[in-house]
Amino acid sequence: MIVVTVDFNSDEALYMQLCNQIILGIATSQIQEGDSLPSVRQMADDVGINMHTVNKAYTILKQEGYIKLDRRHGAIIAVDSDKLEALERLEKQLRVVIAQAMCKCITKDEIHTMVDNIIDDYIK
Amino acid sequence: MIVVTVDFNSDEALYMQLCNQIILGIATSQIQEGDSLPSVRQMADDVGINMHTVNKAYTILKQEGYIKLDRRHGAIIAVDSDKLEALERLEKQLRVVIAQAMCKCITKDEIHTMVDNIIDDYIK
DNA sequence: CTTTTGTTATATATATGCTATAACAAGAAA
DNA sequence: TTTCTTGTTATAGCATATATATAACAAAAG
Repeated sequence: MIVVTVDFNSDEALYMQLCNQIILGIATSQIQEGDSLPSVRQMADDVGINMHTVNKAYTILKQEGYIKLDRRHGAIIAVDSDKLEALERLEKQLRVVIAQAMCKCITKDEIHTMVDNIIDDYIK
Repeated sequence: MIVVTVDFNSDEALYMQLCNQIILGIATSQIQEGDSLPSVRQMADDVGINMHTVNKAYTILKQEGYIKLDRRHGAIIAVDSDKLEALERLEKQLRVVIAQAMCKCITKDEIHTMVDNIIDDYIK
């Protein structure tokens, strides 16, 4: 069972925090293909936020291909690997991040090392 | 002279588009240390947006250590390489991006290759 | 039949983004 | 000195985004 917590003082929107934590949960295998997430009402109750905020997060996760929503089985992890779209989104985000890094004199090697460390951390 | 354009239909805030494009300009050496940016009023006029939106972008760039604002010389590119803070910010952003990539079955090698291609593109 | 599910519809309050107009002190240029 | 431009601050208005509250619906499960 995945544990989701939110930071009400963060500048990041609550529904975005939910999305990112669930995606992180999938990447780290805390939750796997076929597992089901708590219902929108249950998750809202657990986290201490409104049902609609959870529903917004689930709807986005569905649109971006991380879960499937089914009236019978609730929200189920189902990652459709639309790799082309995922690669495009990845490049767009990396371009911003890498530009910032280069301005701050962070080297190519340092970036590669950080990528490796994060992946190892997730896989472990 | 750097040319900045904004997409009014983008879901990204105008001041964020400004920030990112200027950071991109620094990373690609379109503008260099010591160069000056157009005044907030001039930039606003060039791009076709309000002065305060530009001012917000400049203020953020100043806070994050990309430019210095001086009443005498306007906005001047001056990257203070607070590498520790930059590395922390980089890791935070990479963690989100890499989690998404791993969910979509994008491999470590694919990420490394993409990083290299982007850096080569910026340096060239 | 009752409960739970996702889903949709309103309504409200607050925050954010963007614009408009105005004013100020400090420095540059005449 | 006078004029102009600079960054900066203040205020106001408008649109959108975020989050909440309450309510209702059909579909499926118990």
